[in-house]
Amino acid sequence: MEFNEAKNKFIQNWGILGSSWGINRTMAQIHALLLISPNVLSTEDIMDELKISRGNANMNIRALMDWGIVTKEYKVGERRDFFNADKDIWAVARLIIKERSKREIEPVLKVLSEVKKAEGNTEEIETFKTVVSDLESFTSSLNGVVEKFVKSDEHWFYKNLLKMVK
Amino acid sequence: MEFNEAKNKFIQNWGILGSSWGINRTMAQIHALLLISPNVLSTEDIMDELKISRGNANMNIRALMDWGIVTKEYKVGERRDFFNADKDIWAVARLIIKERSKREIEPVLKVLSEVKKAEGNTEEIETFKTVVSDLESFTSSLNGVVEKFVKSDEHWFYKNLLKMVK
DNA sequence: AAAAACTTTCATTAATTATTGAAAATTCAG
DNA sequence: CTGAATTTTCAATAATTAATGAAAGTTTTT
Repeated sequence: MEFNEAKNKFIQNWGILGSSWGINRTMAQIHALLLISPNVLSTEDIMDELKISRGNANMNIRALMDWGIVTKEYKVGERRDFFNADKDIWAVARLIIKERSKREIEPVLKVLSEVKKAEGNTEEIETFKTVVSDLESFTSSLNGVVEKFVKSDEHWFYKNLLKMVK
Repeated sequence: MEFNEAKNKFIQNWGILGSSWGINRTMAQIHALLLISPNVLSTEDIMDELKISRGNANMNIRALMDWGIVTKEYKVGERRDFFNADKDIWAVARLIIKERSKREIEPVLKVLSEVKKAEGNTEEIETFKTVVSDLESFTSSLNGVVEKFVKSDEHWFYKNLLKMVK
């Protein structure tokens, strides 16, 4: 396969994956582009490569920086900003999981702990409470694994993977 | 908290969570409603409770059945279909993970194995190949855990959780 | 076989989310 | 301070995705 074909295919598919994960397509594509670039890129470079507007580029680069997976770099004698993506896949995975957990798991736990205070003891209410409490215990377990993962390194993960599989 | 308030809050929030996971809001809400219903519900019941149209209800119920987390039930002497959601949270989690893995992890692995055949050995191409190969190994590890989880039971999960945390 | 009860489809419409691009703001060199 | 380079904002527009509801399709009953 010719390199440019491979590159485009990779960027496109990273975009598709992003959208099915609630991350917008352009944001995922910029990330993909930066991931495979040996050198840092300016906003213009990104606009040209992905054929997107300045505003779109700017907003999504910022979102990536908020997530902590892209950093701003300075070049001496250059006024423009350049951007770089962390190429350590484990570090990226940790940051993404951390961010999603903060946005998704934590609010769910909050809602579950609120709604489980529902008053009454009809069958309907009992069923409700059981489901909510099961969800709560599942979600906290998940949260436990996630927190552990976020603080871990690649080695920790593989060691545990091995334990799990055998 | 009054039961109806808790119930609505739960359904609404399940919907929000769904949308940030690429699952449409109504589908997640129908699932939430069925989860907390001690008895099976008809399409009309669902339409009334969630104030949605027949078409919308029908399409999303079908999607839930495709995912395997909702089943059709028959009542003697009743012509209408009734629906029920599996209340075992672990079973639900397994089905959801299985479905998402099929839709997301597998296609990614396919694309990665295709694009890693990129030809050439410039710095750009070398960087590309390294990133792709790192992603591939990460993704297969993930896939390994997921497959294990999908075949597992609650007990297996907790046992391993314990191993990981200590 | 016709009517009634119910389910499914799908073109239209609505709602949501993403993108553009020009204008405003900021930064920096001289 | 002034002006050029660059970044950021945001109202307008476009693209995408979801929801409606009436019509078509099924299945069951009489």
